[in-house]
Amino acid sequence: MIQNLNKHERESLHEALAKSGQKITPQREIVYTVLLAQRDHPTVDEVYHRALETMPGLSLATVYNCLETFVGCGLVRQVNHERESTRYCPNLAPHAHFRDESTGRVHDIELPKEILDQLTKILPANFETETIEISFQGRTKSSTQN
Amino acid sequence: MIQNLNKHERESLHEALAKSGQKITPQREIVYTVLLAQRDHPTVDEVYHRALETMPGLSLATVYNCLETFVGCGLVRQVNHERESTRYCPNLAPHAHFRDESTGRVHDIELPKEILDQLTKILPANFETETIEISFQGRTKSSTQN
DNA sequence: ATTGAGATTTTGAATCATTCTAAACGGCTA
DNA sequence: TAGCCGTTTAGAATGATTCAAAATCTCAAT
Ligand SMILES: [Mn+2]
Ligand SMILES: [Mn+2]
Ligand SMILES: [Zn+2]
Ligand SMILES: [Zn+2]
Repeated sequence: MIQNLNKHERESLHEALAKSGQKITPQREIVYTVLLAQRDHPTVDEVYHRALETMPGLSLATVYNCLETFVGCGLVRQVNHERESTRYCPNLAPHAHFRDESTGRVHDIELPKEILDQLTKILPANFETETIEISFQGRTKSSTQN
Repeated sequence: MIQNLNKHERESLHEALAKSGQKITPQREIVYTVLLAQRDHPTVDEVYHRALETMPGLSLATVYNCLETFVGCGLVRQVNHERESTRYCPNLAPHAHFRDESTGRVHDIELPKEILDQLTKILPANFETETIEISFQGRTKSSTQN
């Protein structure tokens, strides 16, 4: 069910790990593969269960470890909504998140650079931003449920 | 140390509770008073300890209950950053939050209506927004630490 | 003013995502 | 082959939040 990483994806992974002095392991490859295979912002537990199908002995703690490593490398972003379990997103482009309250699903929303620029302008002069998070919450209303 | 509610504030509280069919209690008045007294986005535990000084028998569960009630009424907003304890904010104007990583403090950032409008425009047509959360993360760099 | 139904508060236990600990493992180098 | 050091693993610990059940309070109706 889960495809392997393509050349470019494998390269991103290896490069990011190498850059921060960490090793390539089968667990890390599988966890990253799972994230890329289905970009639905899975929780740790969801990643864990998907990865188990490929690597039956994998432990939950390792999934926590791998994801934390990826976040540290800048390979993956954490996505939080309210007090729910943390979700993970391998989309590195600047984007916002829309969380559909009726399905629980989280969608990526492309974020024009223009808006990001405007946002940093509303801050007092001495506030230096490192990250900005924008999250929408609502419902999708089309008849053909996406 | 903690002032009482003024006429307007007491009215907001009573009105919001009445509107959603809930009762006025001393605990609710004190918790709301604590929130208005120091607008630093306290956690439940911080609210609890501040309120204890006025009402020694108060229980932590009640503080959770009161704050949940206020959020349900629309009197107060929850503010989440990463996986930290939830914080509470009685500022009902549309605003973003800036979290200073060096001090842990959370500041309100006024949010021009213009930007909110632009933000809703980046969503696909069938996405109906109920709430938007914008949070900055970074540091304040002035010599006179604010 | 009194009463009673229903809401609220309280205590302590339960939940559950996440983190921690310590032991086992694995690849690499000397 | 032996040692090094980062990684993985299982299980315990943590900590914010929620829950359950009994005691108490509030307020509308009398
Ligand atoms: Mn939030
Ligand atoms: Mn976040
Ligand atoms: Zn995303
Ligand atoms: Zn605020």
